[in-house]
Order: sequence, then C-alpha cells, then structure tokens
Amino acid sequence: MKFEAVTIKDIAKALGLSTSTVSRALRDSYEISPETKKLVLEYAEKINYHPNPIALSLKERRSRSIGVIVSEIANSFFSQSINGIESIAYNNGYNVIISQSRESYSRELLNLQYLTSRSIDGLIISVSAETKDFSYFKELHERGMPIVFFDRIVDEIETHKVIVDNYKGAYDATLHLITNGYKHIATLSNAAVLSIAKERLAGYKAALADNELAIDESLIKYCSHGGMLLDEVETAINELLELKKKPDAIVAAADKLTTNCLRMLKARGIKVPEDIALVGFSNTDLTELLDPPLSVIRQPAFEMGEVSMNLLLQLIESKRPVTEFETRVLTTELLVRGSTKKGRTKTKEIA
Amino acid sequence: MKFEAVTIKDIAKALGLSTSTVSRALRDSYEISPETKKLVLEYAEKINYHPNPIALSLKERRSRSIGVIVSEIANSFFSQSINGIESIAYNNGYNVIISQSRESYSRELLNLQYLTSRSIDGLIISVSAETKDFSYFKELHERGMPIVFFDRIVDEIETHKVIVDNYKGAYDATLHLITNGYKHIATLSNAAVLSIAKERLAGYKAALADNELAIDESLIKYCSHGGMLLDEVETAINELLELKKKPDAIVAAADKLTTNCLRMLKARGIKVPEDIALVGFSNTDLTELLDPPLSVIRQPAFEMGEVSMNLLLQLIESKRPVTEFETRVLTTELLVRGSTKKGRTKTKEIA
DNA sequence: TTTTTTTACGCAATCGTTCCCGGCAACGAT
DNA sequence: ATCGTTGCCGGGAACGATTGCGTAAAAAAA
Repeated sequence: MKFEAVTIKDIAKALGLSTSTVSRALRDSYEISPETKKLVLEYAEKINYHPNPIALSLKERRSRSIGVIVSEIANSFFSQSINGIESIAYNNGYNVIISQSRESYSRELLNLQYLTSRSIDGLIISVSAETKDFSYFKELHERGMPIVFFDRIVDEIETHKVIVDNYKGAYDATLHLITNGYKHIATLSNAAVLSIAKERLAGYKAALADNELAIDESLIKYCSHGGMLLDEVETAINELLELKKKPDAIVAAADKLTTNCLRMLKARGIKVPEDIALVGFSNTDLTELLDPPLSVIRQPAFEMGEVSMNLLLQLIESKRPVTEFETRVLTTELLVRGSTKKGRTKTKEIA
Repeated sequence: MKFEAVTIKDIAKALGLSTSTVSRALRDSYEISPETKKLVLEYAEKINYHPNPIALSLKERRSRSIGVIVSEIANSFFSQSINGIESIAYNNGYNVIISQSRESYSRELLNLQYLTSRSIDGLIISVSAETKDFSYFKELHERGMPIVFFDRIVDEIETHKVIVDNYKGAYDATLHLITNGYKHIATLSNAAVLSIAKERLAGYKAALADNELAIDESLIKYCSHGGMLLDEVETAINELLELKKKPDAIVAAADKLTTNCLRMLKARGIKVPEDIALVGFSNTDLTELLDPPLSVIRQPAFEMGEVSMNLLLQLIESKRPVTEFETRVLTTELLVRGSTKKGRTKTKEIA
C-alpha cells in the first residue's frame, strides 16, 4: 500500500512551468510575476499540495524533529513534562519523538542510537536510573548535538539543564515531618548515582542535622529502579521494619517510591500516619483521594517541559556554537495532607 | 549548530571507490569482491557510519514512522496502550510519533494534517470526544493511508479496529451492583457520539432490563469531555443529587469520569459505598489505594496497543490493497473492591 | 590465439526540493 | 544603434542513498 502525494513536478507539468519557477512561486519569491504566482498558488491549493518534509529535511540537513527520552511515559511527572515539551514544540513546527528507557541503560543507549540515526535536531532527556557511563552523551554533545537535560541531569556535561530545587523540596518535606513531631525519619531514595537522588538525600540530611537529629544510615534505603519494581520497595520496607528502632515517618524521593511505599505499608497493616507517616515526591493527581490523603512534594512538571523545549530551541536555532549554558531551577510545592498529620483524627474498625 | 554526519561519499573518497561500490559493499552484494567488502565494512565501522534515514525515506517513499493520536498521554489507559504500540513498533524498526487531541476536534485535525505532512506510513487513533465529522479520515483512508482505530472507533470507515467488549464490561459492572443489592443505579457516560459511550451505555441498560429494573433517563448523565473537565462531572453529580430519588450507585464509563466522580462525591461528604456505591472503567494502578478502594473495569490496554500495531504493520507491509478487515475484541476484567460492597465494614469517626 | 563468460566496479538516474547561474526579452538612457 | 538594467523564467547541480546498465579486465572456454 502506498500513499501517493502530489509534488512540485505535478504542478510544473500541469502549468507548463519549470520546477524552479513553481518552487519560487510557492515561496513567494520576488523573481516571479504576480500572475504566475497566483496561477501556481491557486493550482497548488486546488490539488492540495504539501511540500514533502522528507525532501526538505534532506536538503536542509535538519529534520525538524526532536527526541525525548524518559524512563517511562506512564508516570505522571513525565507525561506532564512531555505535555509541556510538546506544546512548545508544536508551536514551533517541531515534531516530538518520545521513547522510554524503562530505567535500563541498554535500552537508553538503543533509543539514543535510534533517535540519532533518525537524525533528530536535538535531544531532551532525563537519564535512566541505571546509567553510570555518560560517554555516549559526551560524544554526541561534542559532535554538536544540541542536548537539554531535565530532571535527572548529568553534571559532567556542559549544556542547558532544567531541574527543580530538589534539595529544598526534600528539606521542606523532612522539616515538615520534624515540625509535626516525628523524630525517627527514614527515607526511600532513588538509585544513588542519580543527581536527583543525591540532592534530595542531601536535603533530607540537612533538615535532620539542622534540627539536631542524628543521621542514621540504616534509615536510608536505595531503590535502584526508582520504585518501578515492587520488589525493591518491599525489601526496603521490610528492612526498615526489622530495625530495633523502627522509623516513625518516611520521606519517599520519587513518584513510584511514594505510591508503592504506601502500597507496601497498607499490605502490612501499618497505619499511616499513626504508625508511620509518609510524605513523598509525586505528581499524580490522585494523591488527595488516597487512603490516607498523601502529603506530597509536587514538581512543576509541565513548566519544566516548556522551559526545556525553549532552551533546546535556543541551541538548535543558534547560528554559532553556544558556549554559555544555564541551569534553570524551578521550585517545588509541598502539599500537606493527612499522611503526615500527627494528631490525626483516628479511625477505628467497628462491626 | 549542526550535527555533521558521515556519508557514503566520505567512505568512497577515502577508499578511492565509487559510491555505488560502497553502497553495494555495505549491503553485502554479490557483485563486490570479498576484499573490497572487508575494506569498506571495516572503514565504515571505524568512522561510525550510519545510513541517513531521511535519504532512504526519500528514495523508498516511506518514512518508517507511524502516527498515534490519543486524547491525552497522561491517562493511564492511553499511556499503557502507547507502551504496547511502541514495543511492537520498536521491534520492527518503526518510529512512533505521538500526539494528543485533548478531546478537541480542531486539535485532532491539526495533528492529523501535521502527521500526514510528515509522511507517516500509517496511523493508529482513538478519536476525540468532540469528533463528529469523519470526512478527513475517510479521505485519508481512500487515498491509501493505512489506519487502525482502537478504543474509540469509527463505524463508518472500513479498516482494522481494536476494542474491548465494552458492552460486556458495563453489563458486568452494572450486574455486579444489582447483585449487591443496589437498585437505583445511575451512570456517567462519555460524549454520546463515541462508540465506546454507546456500547457501555447499552451494556448498562441491558443489565438493568435483564433484572427488571426500570431505565430512568434522568439517571444517565453525559460528560462531553470524558471527565477531563472537573466542571462537567460536578454538574452531572449535582444533577443526580438533586433528584427526588437519588441514585444509590454509579457506573462511570471512563477513567477520568471514575476518579473525578469519586473526587466530587468526597467533596460533598457523600460516603462511598454507604451512601452511593461506585464502579467505573479505569486503568490507573492506584485505584486499590484509594479511599475507598475502587471497584473497576480494567481494559487490557498494553495488549490493545500491541494488537493495533501488529494490525497496522499488516496494512503497511501488504503488497496489494487490503480489503478484508477485522475487528479484534478483547475482554475487560472486573476488579471488585470496597467501593461497591453493600455490607461493607463501616468506619466511624471517633475523637 | 580468439572468443566467450565471469568478476568487479563505475556512471548516471532517481526520490522532491531549493538555489545558483545563466539567458532572453523589453525598456530607458546614451 | 548600442549599452546597461530590470523583470521573469529555465537548466541543472545538490542533499544521501540505491540500482539498472554498461564495461574493463581477468578467467575460462573454444
């Protein structure tokens, strides 16, 4: 099956003109007489002519499409970010090709090769939790590919970056717990190599330190897949519950960590927040409907997408190589709900 | 900024060969001597040559990319479907370009024109709730564009389609409520024009009729944006609550309708399921953590995506025009949880 | 040795578009 | 009458890759 399109040649033949004349008429060149232009334009409209973007790409050595790699689309933070990216891309005539690493380095690499081989004009990426080797990004960057890192950034590579103040987000959440009287606060962290994991962990530690609470390494659990696998969260929770001194609150550092942590706690019959309080990073819009309503740190995901795409456009459309890069830091928002209320109205089962 | 790629010419020049020889060597043609092949292959590997897909697309008149249009990615059903589509596409060397209609006809049309102008080889679409005019799809289809409809299909166009048994899904859910003793069952329906809305409504009505329950039109509320707008759900719920005889249960016919219905009920202080029970279509994996845990009708979204992509591949790769089309009907799953339990363990507030 | 076959490669067209260059009228100025 | 100018348009190369066809040299057959 094929989809036959009408070309500039068809117009030229039908009107007895050369392809160059038709091309110029369509682009409204001053070299073409008004009558010819009118003729061409009307005929083009009539037969529904659209320039072939592939031929244009070949000629102009640009595809007008950009690549986006995230760990998974079915994650509210990322789907909201993608919405932001898409909206700006769309307004600028760019195409967005989305792919997922699913937290796997090999899949990320494969996607990357695939995207570059499809000649994308630029790349927006939040690296996978497994990625430790950034040489491929470096090479790409050195060869002139415009790249914007967002969310999970790579420090070693100098380019535009978009993040939230992860340190402050985690600090605020932890402080909120402390203020509410929790003293033995654990944290569920992402893969230790991730920039966001480091920053959030630092915020958590700083809040404890600033309030004269000890930092207990046994209360810090890493989930290398960011909570994507239920198993890793289960293990982490189990280990926390086996401690002599169990935590009375948990700060979860990623969307899936937060919801899967709640899932595991409920599965074990642990009451939130009576037995253990919970606050975490999350962008799901269902958190207030959960039992208990979750206190969350929310990121401006849509806006992050918009900013990333705008920065990428700057890189792509700059005539000379860009040497001045910026890191945009947006702010998180702490939404306090039931899962962290110390003096919460208790519920009790009655027959 | 530009990203300079290495071409077949570079290899030819460096090795003192013609481009044709290099091309043939790379494609392992019998016309090329083993020594030359080895030479070319090794050099290509060394300088990291990758054929330019754009040039190939131009030559072969196919882009090896397909378009997908859904109402919004940030909807679990669609993001899961996209995962399914992507996995198959990826394995077959196809690129997926995703775009969102956000339930708007004009946006859908714009996306459609954009995608076709980007010369996609095929299209997978779930139409927007606003779409009443299918002439553009018809024209596209008649001009030879391979199309697969999924979820929200278009009856008037003969091509492959992938759906679930919406009738049975709604029937089962309604029957489940009836079995549990609910008698005054309302439904929140999607835009009335949508295929899925019609089928689900029919299932709902049939279950009532089969159990000698009257069908009361005042208990049927349409939300033209599928619950995407909180307003429309609010209005619907308000109208239901103002009835002389209020419903004792609700069947929500879409993901957002289900969760936003719960949101509105809670906002009004209505207890679920004590005052009103709720069951709805949903693919979110958080429904069991909600308060109350939601009974849902779940669709095999990932599988639907896989099937759709496989059918599209059949269309694209068929030599002759396809005239035999099929409609794959998958089955839904009813997950019974707290939101529909008549004799549910009551919870009571205590000081 | 001559003819035929095989091997191994180059030339050039093609896909759809843009754009440099060159050309030919018609015009006014000298 | 000649020259330069301007307006308008066509020829053809180029982007990167594939491929039918032609052909030189080497090998095989006569």
